[in-house]
Amino acid sequence: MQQHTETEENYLKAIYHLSNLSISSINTSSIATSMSTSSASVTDMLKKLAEKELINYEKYKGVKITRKGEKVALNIIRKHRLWEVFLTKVLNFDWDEVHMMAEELEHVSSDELIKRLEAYLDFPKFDPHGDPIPDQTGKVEINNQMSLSKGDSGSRYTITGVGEHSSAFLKHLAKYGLKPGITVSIAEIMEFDKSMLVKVNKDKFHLSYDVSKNILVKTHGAI
Amino acid sequence: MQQHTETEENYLKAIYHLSNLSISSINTSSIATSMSTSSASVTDMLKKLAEKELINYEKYKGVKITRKGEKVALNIIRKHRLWEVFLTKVLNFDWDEVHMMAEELEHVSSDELIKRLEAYLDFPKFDPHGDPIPDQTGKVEINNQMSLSKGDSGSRYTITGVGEHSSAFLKHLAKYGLKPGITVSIAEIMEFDKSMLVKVNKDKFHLSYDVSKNILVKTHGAI
DNA sequence: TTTTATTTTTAGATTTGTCTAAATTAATTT
DNA sequence: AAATTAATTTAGACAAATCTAAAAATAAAA
Repeated sequence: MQQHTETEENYLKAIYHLSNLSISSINTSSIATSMSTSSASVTDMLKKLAEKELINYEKYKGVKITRKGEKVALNIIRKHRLWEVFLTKVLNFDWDEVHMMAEELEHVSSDELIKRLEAYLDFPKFDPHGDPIPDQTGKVEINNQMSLSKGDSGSRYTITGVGEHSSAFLKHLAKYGLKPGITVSIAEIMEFDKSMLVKVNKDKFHLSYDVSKNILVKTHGAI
Repeated sequence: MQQHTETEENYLKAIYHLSNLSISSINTSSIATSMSTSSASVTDMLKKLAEKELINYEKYKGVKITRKGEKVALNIIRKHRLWEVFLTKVLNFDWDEVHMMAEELEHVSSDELIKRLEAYLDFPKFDPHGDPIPDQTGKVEINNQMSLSKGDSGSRYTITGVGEHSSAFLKHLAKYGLKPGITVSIAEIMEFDKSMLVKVNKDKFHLSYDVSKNILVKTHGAI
């Protein structure tokens, strides 16, 4: 079952995540950007992944992940998110410190180890960033989340997750007390730069478009 | 600090362990054997490790680990043993299942992660096989253990560890109920094949030389 | 002390994942 | 529809860790 290299796994994960952002097939350069590598390297890897039937790939036509590839990706994501829960809940790391560590741990842990870790953590459904944890068979709860940047002035939203997991971004959010579970209402949206004025409890502050874009929410009360 | 490749770390670990078995310097072929690789590969790696001042190496003259190399090796051993404690004590794996998993985890865990894991485990002093866990600075308790195969007929010994960590060997010991802490007395030693008849509680059984050689003990009651 | 055997090192090839630069294909613009 | 621009793929090279086979050095035996 552990038949793929760490690099192959990382490419699959990136392709899976990109697939969830757009309906169409994924192009070479978007993968290159998200992996911080060259398009030439991506092309090489795409051939290898296609050979293993983890993706459907036609030259110049882009990439679609197969069901088989998706299962591999979801298994890695499952490991990543369970380790994040372990690091925050058991070892008391902050939620902005755990991403890179989980990035390494996800590749070295066997399915059996993860099964036991999951039981030990009492079957958590979400990681510290609000992302759902796939089960053993690759089932994920699809949480109907949207970007806060697409919200309306005057409406209230509950944060369910983030679209960016870097420590820098999360530390920034932490400064405002923003994290999954928190309720935010949009007081005003600025036309010229898409920035917004938001209210959290009694506090009011300004969020740039780059920030609000990466805050994921559900409409307050609904679904 | 995490400046060495996984392979370099594994070589260092092997060299460190071999150094503890003999007083003289280590030769190329013993490293090759313990790493299951060719002498040619070992030579290549020795040059690289010498370049980094982790070992002293002179062509055809063998290898001695430096203080710097020893510190790196001890840090990896520390991680390995703490993960073994985690896997057995927290995730309830058997002591014969954890070696390979720890072999992977030892390379991906940062010093900070290990520090927290150690605290969470309440600062254990020994791993499930009876091996001492080095502290952050690389200090290890030297337990004056000897091989059971060097024991005398009629004497009693307490098992403190094993000289071989393969699942096959440990499962074999488990069949007889042999593990660290157990007291064994030697009833008889056979001249022709160095095998021995031992007594544990009321049970009496036969151990081949290959087995007794890899059981580490201290003389009962003493030290 | 030669000769023989063993150990160690070098030389050259292979695999994985990467790169840059050049060539090819697709998309846009005029 | 032709020309230009952008995206993608190929070609060739490189670094890490490995291999086999041959050469060199050391150790053992005659």
